[in-house]
Amino acid sequence: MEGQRSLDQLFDELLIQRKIFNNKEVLRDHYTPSLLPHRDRQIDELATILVSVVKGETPSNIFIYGKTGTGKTAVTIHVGEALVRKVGGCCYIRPYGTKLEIKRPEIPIPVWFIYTNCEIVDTQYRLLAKLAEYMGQSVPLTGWPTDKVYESFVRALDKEERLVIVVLDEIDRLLKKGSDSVLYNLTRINSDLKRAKVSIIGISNDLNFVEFLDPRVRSSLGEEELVFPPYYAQQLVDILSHRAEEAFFDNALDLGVIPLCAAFAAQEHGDARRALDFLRIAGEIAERDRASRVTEKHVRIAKNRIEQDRVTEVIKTFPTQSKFVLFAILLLEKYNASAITTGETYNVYKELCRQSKMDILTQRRVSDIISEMDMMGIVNATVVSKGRYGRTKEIRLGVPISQVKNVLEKHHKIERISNFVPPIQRKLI
DNA sequence: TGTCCACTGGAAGGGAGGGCTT
DNA sequence: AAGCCCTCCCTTCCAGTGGACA
Repeated sequence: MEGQRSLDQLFDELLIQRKIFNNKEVLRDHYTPSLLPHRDRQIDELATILVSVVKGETPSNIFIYGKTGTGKTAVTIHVGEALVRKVGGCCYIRPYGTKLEIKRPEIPIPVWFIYTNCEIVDTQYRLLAKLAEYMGQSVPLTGWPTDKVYESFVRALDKEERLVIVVLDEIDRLLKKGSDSVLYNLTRINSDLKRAKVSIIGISNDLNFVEFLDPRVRSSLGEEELVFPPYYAQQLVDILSHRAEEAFFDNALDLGVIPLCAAFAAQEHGDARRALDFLRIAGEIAERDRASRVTEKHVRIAKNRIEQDRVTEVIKTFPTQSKFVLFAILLLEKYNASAITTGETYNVYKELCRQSKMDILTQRRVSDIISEMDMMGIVNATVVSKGRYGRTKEIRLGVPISQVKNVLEKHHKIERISNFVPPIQRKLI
């Protein structure tokens, strides 16, 4: 009898659980919704520029700015896909994924809409190889001279009459990797083509990116510019409400949940992607708690967890040398060094390497590693001048010391030296 | 006002590792 | 197998710098 009752309870609980998510996928990053609230103007503008395709003209190159999670990618894909459906042609939307082919014999020039994310395809060679692959030309991962890859891309592209719209998402990555010459080539590619035509849509969340471009690329890429402003809290509420209708069962959310997710995300420069993460994770936590509804408490837990997971994941993937540099900073912070500078970090780092019998990198390289960690938000490094005592970076951990410690000490080499005490000046207070 | 510190950060290049062509 | 090419991680070299101090 006892057993039967508990099984009964379990079923009750499991049934309650089902009352939270209806379709979780709707809240994920890669989901392109059918409706994009508060982006009508941008959709309009983009469609207006691209519509010249239908008239057989090459649309201008377009440059799209806006911070992360402002709908740049979603809008671009949305409009691109709709265009292909309307005009006929071919659509490659995801980096390695889905191809959509629409045949419309009455339209003479088909449109190819190709989406690439330059965070993944981040060098000149890889980008050209990827584009060539979309054109049905396979190129080895490495080995060919770049100009040969370019040529084979151009040849494959020019096989038939078509208009190819190449979307380069996170285009700033190419510049950071010093691969911007590919942009120069791509913006001038039409002069190498007889039958096909290419137009480029560059997407970036770095507003300063354009300043560092070759002026010729800048003027060509920026023929049309579109700006995506951040969403404010009320707009985020609309977006979340719209998605939540599909993602959750009725009454699965407390009233305050969506406004709280929106408010948190609005604090982080109106990032809709982040807002959706808050909502999804909060739902998952509620589900695991076997709660009947998602509450504000779940959202707060979700917010902390997202931040912690990000930090843990980033540190875990550091190479050993970067982990040692970070461990040196951690020790200096732990033992209250008066000010953590590059020089001081380097001294502790060297000692840690000696104890672990590791190769010691140069200070120049360590300085770069510190800058990289600063970019990722793991540490905060500011260049300060101490007058007569030189110029250096002043470094602080950007995340809780205990969290960094937990992740680092899982590394076997660091675990062995975890009791090391650095010889440093102590703070007076 | 000039000096000088402790670096910063750009540039060039080496070499290991991956993979291609001939 | 030899000769290339590309990428990544790193070193070496060095000009440049903000501001305390003499």
